[in-house]
Amino acid sequence: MFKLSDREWAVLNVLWERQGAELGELVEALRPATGWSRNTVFTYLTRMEAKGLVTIDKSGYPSVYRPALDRARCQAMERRDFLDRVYGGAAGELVASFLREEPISPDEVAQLRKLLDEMEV
Amino acid sequence: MFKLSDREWAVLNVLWERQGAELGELVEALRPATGWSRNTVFTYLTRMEAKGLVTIDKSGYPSVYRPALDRARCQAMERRDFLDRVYGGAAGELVASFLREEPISPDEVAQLRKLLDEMEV
DNA sequence: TATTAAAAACTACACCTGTAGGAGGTCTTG
DNA sequence: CAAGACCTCCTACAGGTGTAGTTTTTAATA
Repeated sequence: MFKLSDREWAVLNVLWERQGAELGELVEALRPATGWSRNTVFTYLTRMEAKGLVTIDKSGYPSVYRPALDRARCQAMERRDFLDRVYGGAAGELVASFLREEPISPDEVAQLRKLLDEMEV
Repeated sequence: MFKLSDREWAVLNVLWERQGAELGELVEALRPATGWSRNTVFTYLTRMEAKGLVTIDKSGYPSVYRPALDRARCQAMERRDFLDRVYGGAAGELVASFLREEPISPDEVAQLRKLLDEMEV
């Protein structure tokens, strides 16, 4: 349907984290990772509203910006896209390469094992 | 460094699969999934050459188009990007959601279990 | 050798995206 | 109420991307 750019993900990640925010807050939260100017952030927000990615509540001052989409649903879309595009749909291979190449704590390993146990049934 | 677009992935996937191809072959391979015109594919190829994503061997006729990058390396970059962008770097969570939501065969589950066993040591 | 089919090269163009600058409104506080 | 600090809106612009049409070669074949 729609594909989020990485900038859009960055904005949405902050909004999801705190269930909406005012502009200044958002700019501060994004500054360390991005260094974007206030205007840049604002432009993203208005463009994202036009696309239905965020809602802008103008009833107060300043306005409050909120994510318009469910995080889990966006992750699911991106997951599918990534799986097909990069691994040709081979989920097993994909998971294996994350396990091998990306850092996962022993706790998490244990949890994943449990997950696998449940799946086997 | 450079980010591949999904069209570029599509082209490269075919090239990796068959270690290089001629234009017609490539167009045929891409047609079912994309419906791109021959010219579109050709434009992608030349642009991708300019970016160092494919090599064009013009010594014969027709030319042979080959991937200029290692598939595993591209996957690794994309993996990192995806992990950070969509899961904020939480690899355990990411793997869990693939296990839960994407289809994985029992064989693969068994293999993944073995992988986890090895990691635990 | 004239024809034709495929390939290569060149050109085009609109839309999206990243990235702001500037002008004008609003709220707070001395 | 005047000043300063934000906030909102409008505008801009370059570069990238999707998508191909047109023209020119090249090779194969009748």
